[in-house]
Amino acid sequence: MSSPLIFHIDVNSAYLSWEAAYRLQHGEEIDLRDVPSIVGGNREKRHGIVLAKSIPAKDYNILTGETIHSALQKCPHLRVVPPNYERYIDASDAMIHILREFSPNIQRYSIDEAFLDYSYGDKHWIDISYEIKERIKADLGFTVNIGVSSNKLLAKMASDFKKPDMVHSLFPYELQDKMWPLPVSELFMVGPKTTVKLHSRGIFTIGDLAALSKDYIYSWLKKPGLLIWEYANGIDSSNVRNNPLPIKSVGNSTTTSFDVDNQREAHMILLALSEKVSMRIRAINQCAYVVSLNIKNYNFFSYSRQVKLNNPTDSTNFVYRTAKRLFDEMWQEEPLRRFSLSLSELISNDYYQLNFFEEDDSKEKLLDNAIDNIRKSFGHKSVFRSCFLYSGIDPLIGGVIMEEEYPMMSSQI
DNA sequence: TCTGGGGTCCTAGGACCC
DNA sequence: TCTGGGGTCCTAGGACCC
Repeated sequence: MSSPLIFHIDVNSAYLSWEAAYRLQHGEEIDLRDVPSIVGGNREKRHGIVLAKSIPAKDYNILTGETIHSALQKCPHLRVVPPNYERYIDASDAMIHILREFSPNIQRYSIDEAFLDYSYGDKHWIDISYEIKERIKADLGFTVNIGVSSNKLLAKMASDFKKPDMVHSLFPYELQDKMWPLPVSELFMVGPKTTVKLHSRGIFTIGDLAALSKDYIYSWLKKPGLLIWEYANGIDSSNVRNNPLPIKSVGNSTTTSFDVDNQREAHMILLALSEKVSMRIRAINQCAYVVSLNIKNYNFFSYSRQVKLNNPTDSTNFVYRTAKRLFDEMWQEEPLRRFSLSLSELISNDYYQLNFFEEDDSKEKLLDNAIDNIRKSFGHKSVFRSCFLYSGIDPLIGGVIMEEEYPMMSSQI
């Protein structure tokens, strides 16, 4: 019985690296990674934030998530390129394919991160991690950081050390030297709010947090406090899970290119979101008990309403009617910039259909299924409701292509 | 033309029941 | 006249991650 050996593979500046690699392979002269550059959203659509930055851009203090406007003020000659998600999914898939050659036990954690369990491997971790890193670089044209440890949390922390194109270990005996001196904000699951709280009580490094008593942190910050205290002490017993956890919710949202101030347009956006979110839930053979709507106004203030249904649904029309009802109940009539519709408390569609097959919505099921099939064969825009014609509003809103692959993480990694 | 979109988990308070 | 306590369900909001 060997002790666990976990790798965390993290693509360096993922979207930007993938964009750079793709462009080089297609004849572009300059490498985006060598100049101040970012992948950023469309400013005219009010999606203008930094999604990924090159290392030269980082030297201008440009931050992921800040507005492109602000990034350009920091660096006027910044190169800004739009995202191409399909390419990134391809690059991510290709990387996972390579990783599978090294271990059967891979956990895809996000589009650009994966855990690999090498506990049963026969080579030394140094050799194998460099082999993986070089293989990805040679075959796919982008670099990764690899963190190595005896659990996932420490492997993930290690991959975040110096970048790019590096391998780092962080075994338990190295905690004191390599992790405890770091600012507490760098610990996984310690975000801006918690950082301020910790600072207010004199906790500035991960080591400071690790040294607190378990009772003290629990009585102060409850479960999340206990979790970060364990992480600060290098404690994490989660497994590298080869199979994704069941999906718990499916949602789509959109920031509109202009503020929406009338009910008619708001309803159309809700319909477009209902189409997408219901289609997705049908694609994974689930029905939902809960429909939630969240709206954000011109002032960036957001609020939400949800309702638990008596019978779970996967019907576009039913989801739409419910969303409309929630909207009409909550909207304060102020201009809105974002709409977010989500379905949760999911249950298997088969089970539901077997047990509750009902006359009144069976026609809608048939219609939904027919439309799903047409869209599958002829494209998402092949059928849409006539109210969207000439409306300037897309008949389907929202993304997410790969349903099964990597449901998001949680506090559990 | 300044601030995206997709998730998971936790907590607090009120309703309701025994 | 005064005012239990435990449990569950539901909703709204917030924190975090990539």
